Amino acid sequence: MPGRHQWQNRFRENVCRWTVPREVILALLSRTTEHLTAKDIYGSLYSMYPGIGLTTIYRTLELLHRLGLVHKVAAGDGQSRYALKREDKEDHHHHLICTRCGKIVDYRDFVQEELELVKKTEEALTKKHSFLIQDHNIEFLGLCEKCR
Amino acid sequence: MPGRHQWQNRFRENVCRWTVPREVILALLSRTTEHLTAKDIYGSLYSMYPGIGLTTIYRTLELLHRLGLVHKVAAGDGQSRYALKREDKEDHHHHLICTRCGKIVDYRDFVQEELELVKKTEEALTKKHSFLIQDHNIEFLGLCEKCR
DNA sequence: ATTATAGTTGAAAATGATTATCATTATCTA
DNA sequence: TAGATAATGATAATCATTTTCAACTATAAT
Repeated sequence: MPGRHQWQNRFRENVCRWTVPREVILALLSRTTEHLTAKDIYGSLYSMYPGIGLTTIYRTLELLHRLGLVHKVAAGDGQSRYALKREDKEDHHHHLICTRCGKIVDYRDFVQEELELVKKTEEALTKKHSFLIQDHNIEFLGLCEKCR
Repeated sequence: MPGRHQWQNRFRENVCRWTVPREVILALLSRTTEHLTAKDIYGSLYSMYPGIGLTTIYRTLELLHRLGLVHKVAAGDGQSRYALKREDKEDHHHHLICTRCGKIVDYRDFVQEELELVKKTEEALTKKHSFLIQDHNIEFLGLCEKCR
């Protein structure tokens, strides 16, 4: 449990309570780099914590997203997938998404150039369109080896 | 109706028939640069063509997407939005998406740099992960002026 | 032109992800 | 420890998208 106390504090700041479901969900997310759906999480947690409700998982994920702790990705297969944001810069990455099965592969190529471009673009767009930009996505869509 | 005959041919090649609903939907999409939901389209078409069914709209949009004629964008508000692909290079753009109301703004800044990066990345990823890449998205997520 | 064939359509029902409701329970503050 | 209130989880409700299926129609062959 790496940033457990940081999380607790982050929660308190936002008038949120530190509860068992929240801890368990964060712990699960921090153990993997996969992008999980709400049901993935429900399934993984079931053996450890059979009482947990799907509703709570959705609510918690939404909260984490609101607090900026997770990335939310719409894979185009109808479900949203979530992954913990890693603070460490080395981890910056984008997605390669299979539009048939929803599989998400992370890639980290050309990060430096991406970051420069993203930064420039973000500044320009914020001014031009009065948007409050919170996140960005660069994704490539296609078919994975199996689905091709 | 700009590319009407091209569309007809494109359809024939794929064992698809050229029907009234399909023509009407394509005509509507070609009249705007907005990103429309299935319901938007249903609503717009209703006065002109009251008989059309939502089902058909979904089916047609999926077909157009499969034929590579439209872009499909998941705005994160639960609905998919569709826009006709324009062949003309001047039109290349990406999206600024409001995660609260689903509004999509196109932008065309730094296109040249983007295209270079995209091309390089696409080549690298295709090889490395055996993906068949069909499309890409660069999008910035946030809150528009009204939703902020 | 007529017909046979397969692709299309639209209404209704089904599905599946996500959200709202609400009584109960748990966290945190004083 | 008690009280205020946020969080939980079961259930029902929403809402976008799909499936089903009988009726219809574009197209190719006759």
